[in-house]
Amino acid sequence: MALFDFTVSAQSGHARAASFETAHGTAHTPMFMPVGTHATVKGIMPSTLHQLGSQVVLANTYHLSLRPGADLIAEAGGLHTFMNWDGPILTDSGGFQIFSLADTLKLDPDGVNFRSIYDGAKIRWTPEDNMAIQQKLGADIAMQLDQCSAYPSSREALRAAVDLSANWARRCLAAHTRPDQTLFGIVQGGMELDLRMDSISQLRSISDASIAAGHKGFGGFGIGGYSVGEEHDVMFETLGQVARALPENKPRYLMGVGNPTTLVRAVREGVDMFDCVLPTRTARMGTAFSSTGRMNMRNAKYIHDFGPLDAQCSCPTCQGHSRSYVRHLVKSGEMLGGILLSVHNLHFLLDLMRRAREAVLAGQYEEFYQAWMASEAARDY
RNA sequence: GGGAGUGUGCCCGAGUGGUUAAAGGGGACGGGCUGUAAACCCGUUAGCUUAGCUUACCUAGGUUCGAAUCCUAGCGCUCCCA
Repeated sequence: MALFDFTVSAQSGHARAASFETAHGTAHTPMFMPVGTHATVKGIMPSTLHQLGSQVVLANTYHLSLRPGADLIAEAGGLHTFMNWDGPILTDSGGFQIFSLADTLKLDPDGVNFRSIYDGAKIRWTPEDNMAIQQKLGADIAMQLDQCSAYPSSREALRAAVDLSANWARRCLAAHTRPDQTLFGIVQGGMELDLRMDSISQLRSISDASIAAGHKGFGGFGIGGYSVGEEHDVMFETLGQVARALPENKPRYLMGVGNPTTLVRAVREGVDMFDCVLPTRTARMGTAFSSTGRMNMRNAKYIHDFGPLDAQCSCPTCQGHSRSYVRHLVKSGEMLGGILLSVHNLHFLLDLMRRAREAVLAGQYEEFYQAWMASEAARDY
């Protein structure tokens, strides 16, 4: 297998089971990717990530470039060495920060001016600057700099974001030269199908032109701009068509989505990869995922509950730690509470995607989907 | 024995005569979290027959149109002197 080859080994309906080659191992899809913004999945040791079956881990270009700085990470030998994670890493470009930190920045056709949230420093990024930083960080997968639109946005605003993102996609691809790293383009267009299709069409022609010129094109495609505040069902009005309009021989990555039911539904629409802070953030805030739904571990009803978080769970947390104990830790503000819940929640999503993959490989994704949707958990997510 | 101080809601604590059922913390209870400015944020927290009423700032009296706030006595606690 050549580096960054994406091989679909089975399909069940639109759901796919595939393998993606990186310099740090083969990733198997469908997969959930834990988010480690500051070069750490908060509270989780790399050895635990391995134990849980994590494949790709995210890190963030915006945050790491400001602190500790891309040069320092390069000096350390790159992100893998710096954070002691020998599996694949994906760096998000900072496109999401253009959405989430909109107050601190100003976009123009050529790039973005922003102020560091850490020390107020004025920073200027062109797409080329962003690529230079991501190549220094040295993740296996880099994301193009894009503009993630808020919801709702006007058609004109979405149109502009699609065009800006496509323009930046072209520039990022042209500026990207690191051979052991691949670059993903990102689809935008909000909830408007025609804009999504136009975004895809622009990305495909950019990628095709790159390949025609003897370069490598995009290694995969991010589907951005969803899960920005819309109702869950709104995304599914367009997601399937968006996913399937992307090349079949490249991974499709639905960015920022981590709701269990949404994952199960999106895989059915042909999505391969997901990332989300939801399992780890909600864990630190006291929420546990389970086969019977979400549990707020702060609730008094768990005081005398000495059973595991989820009777069906085989994660390290559920081996010997009771709901009562976890509740106590969370209520006491003990860091172990957030750690145990993060381990558990990550396991939940990683395992969910493992089972989804097995179902696809068995040609039974629809059965898997139906079983999930009929489950007690589905009602809660 | 003498002197000084103090007593507020589950806890700590602000408040020195009138928009005070009583600031602010904490705790408790509940909710939220989707390419992480998040071990964070937001509610509720005397009772009732809830556009209102009742009971409330150690206890009992008193002053006043009006008292958590002023006065008297008692009780409790703290510190200093003997």
